[in-house]
Amino acid sequence: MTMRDREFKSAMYESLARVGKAISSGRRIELLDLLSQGPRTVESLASEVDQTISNTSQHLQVLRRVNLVQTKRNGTYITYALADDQIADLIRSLRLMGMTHLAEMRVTMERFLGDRTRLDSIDGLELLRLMQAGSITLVDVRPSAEYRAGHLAGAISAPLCDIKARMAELPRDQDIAAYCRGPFCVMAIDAVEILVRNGFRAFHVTEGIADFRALNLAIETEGAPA
Amino acid sequence: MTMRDREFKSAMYESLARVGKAISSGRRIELLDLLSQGPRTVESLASEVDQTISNTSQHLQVLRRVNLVQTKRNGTYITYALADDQIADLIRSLRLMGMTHLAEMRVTMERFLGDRTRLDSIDGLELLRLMQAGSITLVDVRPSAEYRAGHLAGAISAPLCDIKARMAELPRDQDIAAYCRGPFCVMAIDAVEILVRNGFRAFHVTEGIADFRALNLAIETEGAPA
DNA sequence: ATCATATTCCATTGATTACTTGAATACTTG
DNA sequence: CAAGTATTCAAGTAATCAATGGAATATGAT
Repeated sequence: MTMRDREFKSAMYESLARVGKAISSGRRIELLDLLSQGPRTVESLASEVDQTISNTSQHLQVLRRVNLVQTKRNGTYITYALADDQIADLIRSLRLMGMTHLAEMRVTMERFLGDRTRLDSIDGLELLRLMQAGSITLVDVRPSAEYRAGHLAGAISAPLCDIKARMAELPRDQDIAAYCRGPFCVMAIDAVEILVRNGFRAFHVTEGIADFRALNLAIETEGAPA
Repeated sequence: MTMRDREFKSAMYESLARVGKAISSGRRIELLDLLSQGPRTVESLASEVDQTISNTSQHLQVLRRVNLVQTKRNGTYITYALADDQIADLIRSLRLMGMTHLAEMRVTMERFLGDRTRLDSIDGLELLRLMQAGSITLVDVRPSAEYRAGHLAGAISAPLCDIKARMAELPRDQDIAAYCRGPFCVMAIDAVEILVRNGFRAFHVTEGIADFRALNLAIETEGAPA
């Protein structure tokens, strides 16, 4: 191999590594995961990931430098969004890979969720099957902004924070499937516990919007396009 | 969100970041790309990527720690291989993402390959179409070990290093499609230049085995299974 | 056993990274 | 134009990482 070939290859792989570096930080992956729920401002991202605004801003800029995210000014706020749906897919395959290959992730889930995961739960594929069979109520327990940015067709918005107020709208004679951001989000689990305590027939979906998209489930958006 | 939830999320995303870290080095991505051609020993990987054995070994161990690669002892050699085909897919989507989103990669290709890429070339999909239309000769110009580890069904092995000796076996009345490791590998381009100079009708395929696998083209292996 | 070979481990170097704090910028709104 | 707010920039610190060269392991052959 010539010197020139080596230089070429090194340059190309080094470029790819820049994308790898962008997803080599837990914080940044969490940010991307949040952004796969919909666009958000720096401030709201920072408080969601429990970091300073300054630090969050710097992570976002790392992501922007490799075009994983885009910015748009909205009044005095700057809104970050994923560059395209392909990015959500990349994070999803990274997550699937981790779940299959990293035992430590299963250990962590067991340690923190333990028997809570053994409550009734289904994944996206099972959900699809149940939806086709009919007679199931879909409940989206994420904050309403994320519901508006994109939710399963037919799902009712009942954010966890005021789910008690929304219970009147939910059927007591039908199975309820609650979903949230994805497998690292406990909102659906929390919601199901509350619902079950109040006499509903409910279980949670272990996957989230990014997975539903990948499975080609119908997604609806409300209000202004992202 | 409770303290406990934050701890759980941080732990999960930090685990994912370990996989991200593994693919955050150009050298390691190059190693994974090489391994997607087939299993190899540390020594042969080191000389292929122009690094010391020691350094290569350490990179490989980083990859092994997150189960992206597996080792097997073969006599006095230790052979590294991808953990599964899913890994090759991950590298492939990383590469596709980079090619779509990073302008610098296109610039680098232009700078190093320039008008050589403007020679006749086709991608995997076009190859599929041509193969179905028939009357095309497939030539695999990678080293024979890689051919043996897996090659397109029907392809003739003609390693670049002794392609002149193999020319007698190639047809002069048919189009020849030469492929190598993938888009960062110039062997197919080199081979086509030599072939054309010698009066063959030849063009190169811009993708490699990992892409052919992803496109569900038929792959054959020879000799002992990997 | 002893030697040779392939690989890994270890200590050190210089370079990069995450996070914090405080100041600077870039907008919008009055 | 001035004031206010959201975001970014800059500098400093502690931690991590890539690469090197040499010592240590492990296996196979003599």
